[in-house]
Amino acid sequence: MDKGWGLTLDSDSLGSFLLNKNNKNKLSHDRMFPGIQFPVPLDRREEQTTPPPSDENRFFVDEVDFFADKSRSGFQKDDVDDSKAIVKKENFHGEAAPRRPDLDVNTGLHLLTANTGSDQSTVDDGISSDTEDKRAKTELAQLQIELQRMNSENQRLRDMLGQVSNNYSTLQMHLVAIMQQQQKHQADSRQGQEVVEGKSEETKQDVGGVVVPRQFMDLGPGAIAEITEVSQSSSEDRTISGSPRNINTGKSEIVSFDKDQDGKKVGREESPESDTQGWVPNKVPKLNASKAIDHQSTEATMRKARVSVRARSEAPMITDGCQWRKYGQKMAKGNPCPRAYYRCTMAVGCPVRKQVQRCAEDRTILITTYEGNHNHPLPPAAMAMASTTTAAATMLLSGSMSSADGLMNPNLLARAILPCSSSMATISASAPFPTVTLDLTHSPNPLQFQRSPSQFPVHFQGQHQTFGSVPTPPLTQVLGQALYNQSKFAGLQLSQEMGASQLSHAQNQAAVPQLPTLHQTQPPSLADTVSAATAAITADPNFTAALAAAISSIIGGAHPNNNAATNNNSNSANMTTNTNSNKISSFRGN
DNA sequence: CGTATTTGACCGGCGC
DNA sequence: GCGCCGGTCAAATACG
Repeated sequence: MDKGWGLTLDSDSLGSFLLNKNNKNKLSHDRMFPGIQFPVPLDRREEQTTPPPSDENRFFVDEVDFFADKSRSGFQKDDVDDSKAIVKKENFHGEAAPRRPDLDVNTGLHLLTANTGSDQSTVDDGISSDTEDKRAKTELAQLQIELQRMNSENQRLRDMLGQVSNNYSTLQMHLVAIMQQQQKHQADSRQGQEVVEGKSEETKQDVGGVVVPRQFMDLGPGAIAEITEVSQSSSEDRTISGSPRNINTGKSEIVSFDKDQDGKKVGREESPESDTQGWVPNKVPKLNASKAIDHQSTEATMRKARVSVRARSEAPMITDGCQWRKYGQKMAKGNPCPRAYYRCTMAVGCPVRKQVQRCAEDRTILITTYEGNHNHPLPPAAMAMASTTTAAATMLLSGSMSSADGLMNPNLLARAILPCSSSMATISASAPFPTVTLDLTHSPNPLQFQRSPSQFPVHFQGQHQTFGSVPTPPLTQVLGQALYNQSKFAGLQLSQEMGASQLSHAQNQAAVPQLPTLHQTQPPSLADTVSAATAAITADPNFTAALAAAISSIIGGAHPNNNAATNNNSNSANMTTNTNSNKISSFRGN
């Protein structure tokens, strides 16, 4: 619930509903979508077959039950107790229309009985009269009519959501344009900050009771092109190894989270226990586009994907909600500080490991690198980390799964993430360890940082300034989600650097459609349902494929394995795809 | 005494 | 093939 749930439907009502963490499921749902059901995508239904506890939410079953257990039914809920809903699949007669499981009661007469609240039909004494039979048929017919009506409403709602989403995108573009104009006239840092916040005011969301500005991440093909051009002369381009040079030569460069590795590839093979049964890989198939992805490749990529966070911390190790056991320590070449190796001990056999090392140049900077996928549910405090890794791994996965055009600059992601002049992110496309690194040790925008030193250093204002000319909502939202998760994670750890408002700010960054791969370990919630609705709305294969393709294009277009011949633009945004394993790394001053 | 940490040995990949 | 290096193992040690 505190993750980046929500649609980017920024109308005052709908957007607030979707983004407001304080909304109660039942109330919000009923207020916004009275009598309306959201279709739940197939890939989400698989894990939602377990009925919710029947001893709670009794008065909220229309929310919980519907989107959880009864998601397959397609009915608006007015369910009876699950314990009394006797489901008999043999009573399904093959109708295309969805059916309430608890309506399919085995009465012994091979009839489809209706149950609209009374459980009497579930108690079959074998002596049902014709009257009861007729009544049941009548109720069934009524329910079918109701079902049709609901489906019709459902479709209208989806259309409405799509329209609102489009409107939101338009507004976002407009906002970006305005901000770009104003940024040009804001040399003063204080003024610049005020401008940003002021312009975001109209989209402020009350998250967790803290009203924070909502900002956007605008990316798109046009923006990407612009990024590429603008970034050519910046100092960190040399750091971002995915430079045109690499593209031209087809040679990739590894940039680890820690430069002491000297770009040498790490040849470690993951242990067999690292099989991706955890939260990351299991989430991947939830993305429609990912369904077409080879699972072996997926797992291999996920296993290698890393998420690294650079942050200032005096503590020897940041607390991320998980339990870790130190299993080794080594002196890494080029760094006088030892590197500590930890493994997750929250579950037996959890393959997740992390490395902790201080930066050689600035020992106040703690570099934490996560690798692997948890094979167990995570506590709320660890969800942020999990989301971070998931999002990053998802991005990397997307980059490795799709075909490449080989023309995209891999540093685009870094530009997208941290488009400001300071080198918050660098990208290198290389196997075997795709890595997404977030540098939280400084502000990407010195002006903003002067304005508000406590402000969370990862901002997206830069996108508005530079890259917002042609936003592409799907790509924007996906990346925003991933970045939000990263930001949030870091924010949780660095409370001394980032206040609650900043965290909320970071959360707002995720006011975008949730990456489907982020749901795996989450219990059903309003956020799930909203996300499910989003997924349903965007169930168009072209749409989801476009998301993955867009990420792929940004992440690793320069990888030597890119195959230009397999370029597969699949959406109106002309997003491209690629096949490669990428390494995205960010650090400053290396 | 159980658990966590330390630390040297070991392994495998990679470059020369 | 050898050495370097990152990463892991596991016995020894420390700690509560």
